[in-house]
Amino acid sequence: MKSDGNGGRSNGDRTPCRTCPLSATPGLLTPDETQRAWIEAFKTGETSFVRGEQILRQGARATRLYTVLSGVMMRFRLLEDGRRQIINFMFPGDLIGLQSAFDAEISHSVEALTDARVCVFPRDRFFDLAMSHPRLSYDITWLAAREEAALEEHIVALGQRNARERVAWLAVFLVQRAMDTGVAAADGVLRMTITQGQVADMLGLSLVHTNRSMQALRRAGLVDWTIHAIAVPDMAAARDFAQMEAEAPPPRPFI
Amino acid sequence: MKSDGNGGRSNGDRTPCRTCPLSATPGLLTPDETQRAWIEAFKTGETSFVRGEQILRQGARATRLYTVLSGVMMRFRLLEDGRRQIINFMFPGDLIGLQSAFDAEISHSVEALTDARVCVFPRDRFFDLAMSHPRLSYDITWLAAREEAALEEHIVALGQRNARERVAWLAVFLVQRAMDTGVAAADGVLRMTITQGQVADMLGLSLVHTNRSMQALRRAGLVDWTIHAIAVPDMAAARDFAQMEAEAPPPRPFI
DNA sequence: AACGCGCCATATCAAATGACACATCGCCCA
DNA sequence: TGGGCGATGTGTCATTTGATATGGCGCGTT
Repeated sequence: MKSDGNGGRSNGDRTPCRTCPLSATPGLLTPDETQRAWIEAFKTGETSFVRGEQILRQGARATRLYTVLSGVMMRFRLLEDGRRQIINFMFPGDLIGLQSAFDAEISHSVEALTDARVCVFPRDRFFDLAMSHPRLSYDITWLAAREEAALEEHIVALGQRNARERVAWLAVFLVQRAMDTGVAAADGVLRMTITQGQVADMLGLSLVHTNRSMQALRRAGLVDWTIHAIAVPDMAAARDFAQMEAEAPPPRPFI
Repeated sequence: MKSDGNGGRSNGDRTPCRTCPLSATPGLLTPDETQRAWIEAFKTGETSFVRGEQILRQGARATRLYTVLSGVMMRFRLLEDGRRQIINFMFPGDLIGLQSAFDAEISHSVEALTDARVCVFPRDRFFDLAMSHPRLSYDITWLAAREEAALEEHIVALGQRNARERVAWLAVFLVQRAMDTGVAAADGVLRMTITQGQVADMLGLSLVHTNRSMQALRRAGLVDWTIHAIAVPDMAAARDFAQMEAEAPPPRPFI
């Protein structure tokens, strides 16, 4: 075990891409063998993070890209006066730091919400990879477009929904995402430690009002959200309450 | 002139990419000659739209990609009960409809805010283009990452800023973007017709409160926003008020 | 000139949300 | 086992934001 300066611990274990554990996830589209060989060659190692550790720090110059192998992370922006906005949550298969492949400084931090493990790729070889392996490049563009769609949803939630709708929206979003990526069973319950303060910072609400909204949803039987788990007993009802379109997301590729 | 079913009018004029008018824009990074030849081959034509016409309609299956050649557009999402959230504004060089290259249905509509002209590309050849021309694919990924960063800014604005900060943020964002893309002169004034209702739907505020906030900013001398023009006499002061980081965006590539 | 229409401006009141204070609960740990 | 600590729950009040109504203004059309 050794620390690598960015936080997290690299260790000798390295999963071969050929036996990538993400392949078992129905919601993910596993690259074919040829592509996995390329990915294997691109990959420099793996790193583990414990809950609360930061993978990327806002304003830093990143030298790596990451793919979430297990666990959940969040990316967020801090304003000068201490306000924090959580931008999105990242689940297994998600690419972290694509922005840093193009920009000098990154505009957000990324922190582990649960203990997590990531694959590490060198940023300075990204351009060469894209030139020599267009199929992988295409999949990365796919991921970027999908991430853009997720942020679009977030903008709609913040701009048009009231507090209770936002909380219900986030609950459905997280549970669905977790089920798709194998983080939660298909029973509408996601066991994960999220504080009300984190929910508040994702939804642009005060902590107190977040608390009240959660309780209203609990009384209404729509969402039962504790610090340890999110339970959405009736996804359709919750979706309807939050004015979400029912969607069956197509399996997403990953690198 | 003939209509093409998606709204807008194609006409016989077609600018050769070799003499693309966007090349003259300092904020844009013109592809080299070889790439422009590829783009030329990919391009199927051009279409003009008048203010208010729709380029893409939410829920439809798009068959084309577009690049804004001149004018400004907005993309927005409609909820079932009529609420509208404007996601972003698109300036010359911006790619429209990348999402539709991957998804069956598009989640937003796109409408011309001013009279506008776009280059048209066939969606069904996008995959082949990406496979055979990795350099163009790389630039498209670059654009997607940049768009993602813009949506991130929007999320921060909606989640953490109050009404007046949001209006100031949007004014600075639009004026800066317009100056970078040659839509406005470098004098901090953007002459463009935007209604207060559109601003309200971008910022997640009511129309009345948007009006109040604009007037407060006008009285404070920070932003003078009329239906015909946005004037930001002191960009640094406005940025500071809205808690924005001063940024010099790198020139962006375009297709 | 008169009218209609879309948009801006303003007043008033209501509702949603935030701020602050404090009690409680669960959990870790000395 | 008791104390500290982080997190949730709740009461009260302040502030921000929304809803509704109304008037005015510019502009195009008849």
